[in-house]
This record gives sequence, structure tokens and C-alpha cells, in this order.
Amino acid sequence: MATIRDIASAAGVSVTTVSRVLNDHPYVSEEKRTRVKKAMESLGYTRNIHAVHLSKGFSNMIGVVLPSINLPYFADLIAGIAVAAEASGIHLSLYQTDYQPEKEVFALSQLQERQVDGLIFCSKAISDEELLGTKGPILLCQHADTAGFSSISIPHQEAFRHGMNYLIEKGHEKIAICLARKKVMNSQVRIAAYKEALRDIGQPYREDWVVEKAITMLDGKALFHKWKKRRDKPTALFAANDQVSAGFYLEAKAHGARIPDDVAILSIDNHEISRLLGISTIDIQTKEMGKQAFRMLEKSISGQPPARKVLQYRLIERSTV
Amino acid sequence: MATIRDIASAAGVSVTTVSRVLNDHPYVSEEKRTRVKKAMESLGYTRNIHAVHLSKGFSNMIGVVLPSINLPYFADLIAGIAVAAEASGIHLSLYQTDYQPEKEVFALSQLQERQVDGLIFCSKAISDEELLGTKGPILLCQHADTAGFSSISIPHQEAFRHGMNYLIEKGHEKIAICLARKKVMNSQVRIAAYKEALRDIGQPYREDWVVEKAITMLDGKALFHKWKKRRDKPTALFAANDQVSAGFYLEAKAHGARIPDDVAILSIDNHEISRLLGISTIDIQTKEMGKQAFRMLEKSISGQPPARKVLQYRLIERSTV
DNA sequence: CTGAAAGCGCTTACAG
DNA sequence: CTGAAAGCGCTTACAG
Repeated sequence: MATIRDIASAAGVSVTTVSRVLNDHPYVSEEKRTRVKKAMESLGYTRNIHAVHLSKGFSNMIGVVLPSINLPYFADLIAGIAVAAEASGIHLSLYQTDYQPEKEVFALSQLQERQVDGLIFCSKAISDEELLGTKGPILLCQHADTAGFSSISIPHQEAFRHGMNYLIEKGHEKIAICLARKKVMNSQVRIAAYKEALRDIGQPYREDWVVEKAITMLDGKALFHKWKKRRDKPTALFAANDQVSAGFYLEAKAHGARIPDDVAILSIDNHEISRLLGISTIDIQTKEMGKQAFRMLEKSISGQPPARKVLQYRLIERSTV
Repeated sequence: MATIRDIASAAGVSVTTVSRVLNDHPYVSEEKRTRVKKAMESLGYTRNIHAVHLSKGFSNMIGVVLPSINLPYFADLIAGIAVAAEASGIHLSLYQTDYQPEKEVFALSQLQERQVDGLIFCSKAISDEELLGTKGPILLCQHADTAGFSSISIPHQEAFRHGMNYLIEKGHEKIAICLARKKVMNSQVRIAAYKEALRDIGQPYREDWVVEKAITMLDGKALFHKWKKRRDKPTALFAANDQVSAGFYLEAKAHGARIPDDVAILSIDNHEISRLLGISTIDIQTKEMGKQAFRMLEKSISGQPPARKVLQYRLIERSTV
């Protein structure tokens, strides 16, 4: 492998000059520039980026931490991040955690080691303190209790409450909800909003009406059968993601249930599937959040102080409520 | 930032010893090892990975080149790659190309610069020659005409032909097909299989029965309306992906069309949605291909010669044909 | 078990 | 416009 030293001697210039040519610096005579370019050409030179990184102290690469890119929400989020990163010439390194805290800690260590210039946490299992404990630019795509790092989020509690109110206005009092994972923060605030809404209309909180691990369409499908078997049926289902409501909806239709008469469906996401099926949902601008997340991280990297941003949600009425 | 030099002097040992501790080398006395660890602890030492990379000459990172991670097929593929990479302690860097050749060329340049130790092309727009022209381990998840780099693929032509035969056996002669992008190789071989099958049953090839840019569920939905308006209707639709057939199917159902009586539907992928809707499809083991792709690339990186692998497909009969 | 020293391949003040 | 030299922070024969 040819190095800039080889190029320098082949072109009869100093390594400094070669470096200048490489970095499009001005102050290189046309003549030397061409000589250097020719030498690079004939020796098949390619820069060793690791040396550049070591020398410069950064890598133009950021890390994206997420449970799995195989879930529509995260796929959207990362698509947004990717668009913005691309525009800035920054590359993405992926850290799939599968919700395991130690994987998140690992990503943090990569930041410490300067493998990446910054980290976007699309979701997290570790505590805010652990995030704070590591120096380096971090952005969280989720509500943060602590200051000290940047965050961007949707007011999930308000949004969920809004959805509940909407269902209540439409005459529902017996409402079941579906969440992905109870322990994660977004679920916690949704449960809080749920309880609050029930209290307001004087309905009891029923543990068995809070369904967990509802993630895929197949989960939604299974849910329909559980719903059907109940004696005391909820009249509305509020799902934390469109996949679940789509599965439920399709299975319900297949078994002759009337939506929304037999059971109303509302969900969160506004993915293509909800549009296609006409499912009412709450749009949470996931891709846009990804874009803005990147830009905020970029600012942190360039030394600006932590910031917080909250995006707006929007209830989209279709035909399932 | 503390360096190993700082640690060395704080612990009263040489940098060599510090490096040995860092890399879990044997041949370090317990006593020095503890002294070094203490020093690292108290100085808050974190290794600079760029120096390691420069020194070692590799980065334990591979690049994955794909049009967009936002498409189910690629999401599956990368999920498979990620699982296998994780198991080997290798990290993933993403290159989203949006089908632009120059983005692929860029990924190639990253390989040259040793940013990544190898590259997996999940799909490609550039020619085999361009791939061959760059040294370094490359794996293509697609049929390769040329030897010189590794590849893993599904026999798409055979699979498509198999699907055509299946439809024909079921009595269909008027078959329309849907593809994502005509220019890509997979589409080309599918069109070839399509023509061949038509020739065998003495049907003319009709350009207007080859639908392009069919990618999402919404595309499928729109397609149903186009189908409905035709006088001379195909009796079967063979779509290159489950999303399209799902959109078509759902819209057909919504408008009272009978499947498969009015129009049969077959697709390729075997994603969750096809299972949910009972759509007949051809399973192409996308995730498994991702896993194996990684392992093959790993072998190339460790110096083994290029290899080719072909995976099997499987037609899954459900209720739409 | 230990360390001095060379090397990985760039960038960047500094001096001219 | 140009170059000699120091520096980025590790790893790794080599010699002991």
C-alpha cells in the first residue's frame, strides 16, 4: 500500500504538499498538484482513514443506538436520521441492543473510545445517570428527566391522554390499551395517562385491560381472539402502534366483527398500513424526529450546550373510531 | 485525555506493559496489572480506538450497502447480518444508496480507505467490473455473473418460473406481474422467467402487464383500481413483494372482489403480512441470507478465496391462488 | 515477565 | 507557495 511518503518521493515534493493536495488546500502550485495527482494515480494510492482520524481526533461518524431496526417505528426514525446525516456527510454506525442494557453500555464505551463522534439513543434501558456519566455528545429521542444531554421527543403522555379523550368523547368508557414493553418510559407515561383518564370518568383501572408485548400484526391478530372470548368486552382498543391495530382490525374483519360498532380501534404511528386500512391513529412524526435528532446532535458535537425539543402530535380521524 | 503514556508513568511501568494489560496479554505480573488498572481508573482512561486501528490495520467494522433500510426486504436482510455480526463482535456501518450508483462507489472508496474491513452489497446498481476493480473483501447478496468476489443468492429466475408454473397449473393464463424496478438484475431475470412461461403456454408477452415501481402497500392498493378498470383483466397477479400483494388484496376485499376467484394473488417474500392475510407467497429466507452473507464475508476477510452460495426458495400455498 | 524503540500513516503549526 | 519536524496514541517485534 502506497503511503503519502511514497507519493511524496515519487512526485518529488514533501509529504506536507501531498497532504495539502489530498485535502484540497489552496497554496499548492498547479504544477506540483498535477505531479502529486499523477503519482497517486500511478501508485494506486488510497488514503488510510484511520491515520486521518487519529491525527484529526474525530471520525465523522455517529452511532445510532436502537433495539432493532426491524420494527417500523425505529426503521422510520433511522431513515430520518440517515437523510439528515447524509446531507452533512456524516456516517452512521449501528448499535442494535435488543433492549439489553449492556449493549447500550457498550455503545457508550464506543463513544468514549472516539469510535463515533456522538450517539443518538432511539430508546434506552439504562438510566439517565449512566448517560450523564459518560462524556461526549449524546442525544436521546425520548423524554429526558435530567438535563445534561440533548433530547427530542413527543409528549407521549399528552398524546395518549388526547387519544383517550377522543375515545371517551365518542362514547367509550371500557377501553383496553396495548403497549410494547411495560418497563420502558413511553409505556409508563401512557399508563399514567390511561389511569388519569379512567379516573376522570370514574372507571376502575383494570390490570388485565393493559396488554403488554403487543408489537407485531400477529400480536394484534391474537389479541382479537382474546377480545372475542371475553364476556366483559372493552368497546375500544387503543394500541401503541399501528401494526397491532392492523392485525386486530384485519382479523376482526375476517371474523365479521363490525368496526367501530363492535369495537373501536385507535393507534399511534400513522404508518402506511393505518392509512391503507383507514385506521384512526395519532401521527407522531417519527421520520421528522429522526432528522431533527441528527441536527441537534450535530450541534452538541460542535460544542453547543444541550437542548431539548418537543415535537407535536396530531390525531388523524379515519374510520375505526 | 489520558493516554497510555500517562498511565505508564502514573503506574511506574512502561507503555508496553500498559498495552499488555489493555489487551489482556498474559505475561504481566499481577502486581503491575493491578497498578496499571488503578492508574487507568483514577485517570479516567479510555482508549483511543483510532490509534488502535491505525496500528493494527483493521477496524472490526464492515459496511452494509443497501438502497434503503426502510423496505421490509432490506430490513430483514440487515437484521440477519446484524445477528451474525454481533456474534462475531463486528460492527456495522450503513451505506444507504437510494439506488444511486455514486453512493455505491462511495462505499467502495470507504473500503479502500480501510474505514471498513469488508462490504456487503445487498443490492447494486454498478457493474460487476466496478466491484472487481476495487480490492478488498466484498460480498454480494445477489446473483453474480462474474467470479472474483463472493456472492449469495436465491435462484430468482427459477423461483419466479416456479411461481408462474404454479399459477398456470391452477388454470391461469392471463397473468400480470409487478416488479420494483425494471433495471435491477432481479427484475430482469424475473421478466425472463415470465416471458419463458408465457411462451410455453402460447400466450403473448404484454408490456402493459408488467407493472413497475410496485413497492409499497399503497402501490398495491392503486394497482387494484387499475386492474378493476381494465376490460381485459388478468386473472392472476404475481407480485415481487408481499407489500404490494397485501395492498392489492386488502383493497380488493374492501371492494367486494373475490380472491382468488376474480383474481388470484401470489407474491414473494413470506413476510408477516402475507401470513396474516393468508396470501400465497414464495419464501426466500431473507434473514437467513443475511446471516450467511456475513459469515461468507468474514471468510473473505480472513483471506479465503471468493465463494458462491445459492439458497433455496419455497412456495407457500395459502388461500389467494 | 519487562521495556526501549520503531512503526502505523496521516495533519499541522512553524519557519521560511 | 513549500518543507522539516513534531505529534496523534496505540502495537509489536526485539532484546533482555
